[in-house]
Amino acid sequence: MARARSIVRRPVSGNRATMQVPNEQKLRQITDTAARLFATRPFHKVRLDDIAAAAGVGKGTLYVYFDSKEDLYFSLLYQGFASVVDGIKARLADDALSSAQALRAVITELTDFAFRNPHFYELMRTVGKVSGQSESKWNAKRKELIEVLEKTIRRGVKARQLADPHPGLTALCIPGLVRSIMLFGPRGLDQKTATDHIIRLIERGIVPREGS
Amino acid sequence: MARARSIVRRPVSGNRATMQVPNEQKLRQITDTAARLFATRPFHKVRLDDIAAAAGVGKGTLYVYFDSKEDLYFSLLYQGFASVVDGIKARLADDALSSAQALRAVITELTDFAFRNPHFYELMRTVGKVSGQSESKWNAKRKELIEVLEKTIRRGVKARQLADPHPGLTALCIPGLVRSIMLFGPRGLDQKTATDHIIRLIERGIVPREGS
Amino acid sequence: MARARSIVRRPVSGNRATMQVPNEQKLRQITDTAARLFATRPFHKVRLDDIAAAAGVGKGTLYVYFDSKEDLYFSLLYQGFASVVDGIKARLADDALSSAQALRAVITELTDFAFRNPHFYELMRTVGKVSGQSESKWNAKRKELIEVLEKTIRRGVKARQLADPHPGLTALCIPGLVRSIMLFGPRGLDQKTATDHIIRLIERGIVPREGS
Amino acid sequence: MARARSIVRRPVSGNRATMQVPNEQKLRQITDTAARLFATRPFHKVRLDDIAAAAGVGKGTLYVYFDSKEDLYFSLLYQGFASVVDGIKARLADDALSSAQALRAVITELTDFAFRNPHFYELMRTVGKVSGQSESKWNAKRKELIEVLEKTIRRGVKARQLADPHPGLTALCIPGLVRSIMLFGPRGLDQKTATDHIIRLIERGIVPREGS
DNA sequence: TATGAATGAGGATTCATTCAT
DNA sequence: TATGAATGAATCCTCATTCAT
Repeated sequence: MARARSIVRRPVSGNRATMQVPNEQKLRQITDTAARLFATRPFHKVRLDDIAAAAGVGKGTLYVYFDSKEDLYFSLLYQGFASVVDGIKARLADDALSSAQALRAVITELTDFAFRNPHFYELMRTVGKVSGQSESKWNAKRKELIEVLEKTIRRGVKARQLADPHPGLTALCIPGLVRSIMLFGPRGLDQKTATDHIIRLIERGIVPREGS
Repeated sequence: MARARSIVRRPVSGNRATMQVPNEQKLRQITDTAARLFATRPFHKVRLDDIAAAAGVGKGTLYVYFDSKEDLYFSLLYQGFASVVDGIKARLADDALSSAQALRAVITELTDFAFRNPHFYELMRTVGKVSGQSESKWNAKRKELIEVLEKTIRRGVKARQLADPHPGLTALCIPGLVRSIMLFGPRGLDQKTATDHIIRLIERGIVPREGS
Repeated sequence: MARARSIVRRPVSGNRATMQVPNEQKLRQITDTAARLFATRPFHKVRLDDIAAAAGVGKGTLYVYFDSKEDLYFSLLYQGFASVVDGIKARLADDALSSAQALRAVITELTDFAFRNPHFYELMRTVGKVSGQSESKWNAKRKELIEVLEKTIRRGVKARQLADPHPGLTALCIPGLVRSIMLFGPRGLDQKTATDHIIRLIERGIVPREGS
Repeated sequence: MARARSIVRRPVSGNRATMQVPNEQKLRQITDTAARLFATRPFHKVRLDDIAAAAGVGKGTLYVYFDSKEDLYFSLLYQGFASVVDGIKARLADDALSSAQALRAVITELTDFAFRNPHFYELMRTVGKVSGQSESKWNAKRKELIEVLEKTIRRGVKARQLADPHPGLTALCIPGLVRSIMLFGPRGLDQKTATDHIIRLIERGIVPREGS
């Protein structure tokens, strides 16, 4: 059975249409098209025929790159999600940041990704609901994210830079805030406003400080 | 997980084409079962056969109470959601509450509902992804919730009891926080802890106040 | 999952089209049609659409009675084969028969069945080649047949009525003779000729006896 | 089971459109592998991908040597079968043999081939069931075999060396006996025992002769 | 000649929906 | 009203075949 191969294969060296590359471009076409369609309609309303047609490839070609409809779907999601989480972990590995700075960095990273991948949160809405097999991979990755957030908050609490009786709960709230804003925020909301608002909310809440 | 107590209240008027429901208990069996199954598996993996069998009724019987699979699904969601929103609006109609008290009341109402209907947020994950037709009803109801929240925050800001540069964004963040905690919170999380944490987060954030 | 139910269900009591009988007649239509088509074309050239259409039922109906195409196919074969074997075993249970008479009875039973089910041997040609799961059931039944034949021959040998150095080999040759004649015999070959020839072959071979 | 030694001889003339075979070893790899796979699984369960992979050649290469899957399949069968039949005819052309000796020779030839090509009868099980086009070639060849057998028996009957009221039926029974023994005979059955038993059965049957 | 990525017609299977009882 | 046998449109997936390299 063909495995869904990682999107980035053979760091192709420049020449596009010269020799036979087991076709990174075609995979891209499929991935992008699929992401668009799955974000528009629910899983069961997206036909592989549509994806193939819209991607300009044959129906069977989808099965060259993915094992099944679900595999395709989850590859889309996991791929994107894993890349943010890994990026965030890499960023936080740098201990030079204060915990507050680190949180800002995470939130920025998340909104940045969200704005660069407008369909992503729409896709995410159904995760965990299609295939039990891939779900664990997902949960593991989400757990990674939450854990790194929690660790950061705990670090801040220990250093008296943050005050939080339940860092674990707060940690899992942060992605939720990003999600809310991305899914339901007003059309045309700009990235900076969104990011700043989330940071402000997390940091200060909405009850006015005495001195301000 | 606690059992899903009924999300739906009664097929009051209007919804089922103003027909009186033939057998209220049978309807209950169906809706309860369906809520459980839809919360467990994604829409397209729940067969009407399964629902009918698990509910102990004939397949055809489902069509006595609902027009279609989608109708059943959305009835579950919408009725539950509408009931909370309407409850909240009723509560906030009482202007005696300060805006902060009002927000606490809303959050309490939301978590209360969430704890009473543990499957609800799982069901919600796919809303808007199944049928475009019913989506507008949904969005309208959510908009009602957001608006009442926003109005409350604005009232607080105007009265200098709250400080929020974007009440609209904050408003839509609140249900997101509830959702995050409900979907991803630790098993066994109790209602009071969840509610208090969300209220605290919204009110104060996690940066320590000088005086405290 | 629906199980292929035994052909004879509910010994229906007479009235044909009166009340709802989970439909023995429909099953018959399907079975007969399928037998005809599978005998005409190889397995992979018979489409379920064809069977359904020819049987005058809906495509989905096939799946009410059978789990899969293979299940349908093997049900046809096994059903027929098991009935002959069981018939033969019942017949041989009567020990009154001499072993030679018993062999004649078996051969008669086999050719009788073959003439009554002209498609059967065509169907049988591919048995054991389609589904490994059902194969054991098949082999078991064939083994029953061979064993009862072998036992009969051994009985005759012991009683000096038969002479056979390898009753086991002879036993498995007998169904082979029937098959050859049925599959490749001249068109219009009558049952008596076929039966008699096989009996004669088994009993006397083709080298003339001294006295005859 | 012994390994299938090659059923095919060489793609002599005529068959492959009189083109000379590009690479004889590659052809061998393909035919041997294909024979093994087709003997193991039914036609529709053997994929050309499997054959190509198992044979260690590219999928496209199969089409260098064969026109289609069916062509490959029937080439395997037909070539093997034709070679036995032609061998038998050549052998019987020598009229020096008595008809009984001739029959023994035929049976020996058939079992000899069967033992050298253990997969052959498995393959044969589905002949005539895959493609109507090639079937006539097959039937023609089988008819040749039967005819030569029948002619031999008739010769023996005429010479009073044999007694057979239906030489045509007996003729077609002989390959059936070989088949039965080869397909269903006990594991480890040796060639001599098999051959002798078939000869004995055909010649004498199992009713004891008076004098013996 | 040899290859294997790409193809898409073909077919098995599912399951929401209907309707006779 | 309640049922579940029957239906067939819808769709995923397979795999023989092609063809550019």
